[in-house]
Amino acid sequence: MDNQQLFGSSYVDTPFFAANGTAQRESKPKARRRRRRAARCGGGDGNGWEMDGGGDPKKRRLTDEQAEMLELSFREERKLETGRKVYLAAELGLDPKQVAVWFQNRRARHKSKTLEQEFARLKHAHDAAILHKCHLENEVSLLIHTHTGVHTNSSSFLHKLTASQVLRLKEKLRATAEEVQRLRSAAGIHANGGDSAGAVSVCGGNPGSSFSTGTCQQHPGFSGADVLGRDDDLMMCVPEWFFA
DNA sequence: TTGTGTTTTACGACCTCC
DNA sequence: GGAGGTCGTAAAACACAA
Repeated sequence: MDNQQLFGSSYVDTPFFAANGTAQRESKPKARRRRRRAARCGGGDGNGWEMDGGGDPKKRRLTDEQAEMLELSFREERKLETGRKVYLAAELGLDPKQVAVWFQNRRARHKSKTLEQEFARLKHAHDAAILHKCHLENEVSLLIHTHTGVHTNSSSFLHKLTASQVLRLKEKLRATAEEVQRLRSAAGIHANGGDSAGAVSVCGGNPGSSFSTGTCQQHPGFSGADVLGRDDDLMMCVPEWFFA
């Protein structure tokens, strides 16, 4: 079995937080640490144990070979049944208890790393949701202004709404605009590009869509398709209260 | 050289499963 | 009840900056 197979990229723990100091330190210093240990390992006992001066091993660090073999075994199966524990201990010249402890600690490390990744994932999703909400609020604000002439201030009330409330409000506005359009048509008033009904037609889109109701030509930043993709556009329409 | 922060090894307490 | 699990923590080993 070659090392490429043993330590494939699918397993090797990759530092999730690029800015994390601990993670950043992992690759090079770890290699350095291993080199230093390897340099010292010649002075150990028959098992390769590192002795601390007097020859009484206190907290004995595993050799690279031992650690690698345990790592391989852990990759195959994270739980350690008795047979495997005894076998590994015999193979590595360790006490079965040490093997058990190593697996316990390895599981703990794996868990904390997994939690770290899960946290980052949830945080990213949360940030995206916040951003999405901001877009919806801005869109509602724009629609209110277009249809009523009232200039709403996001900081006054919009940011207090939930995303679903914003969506409902948006649907109501759309229905109102359609009603206005219908009444105007019935009264023989033809909408031009400057009135509210005209604005709705420009923003067009799919009325059934809760978010991507069409790219508003006057406000391209409000396009739903842009929401999670283009940061520059996003920043253009995030209200100032968002940063407060 | 030393102080400090991180990683690794080890243990005890407690829990679950067979 | 025993074996093996998690969780929290202590302490040794280690890297590195000052």
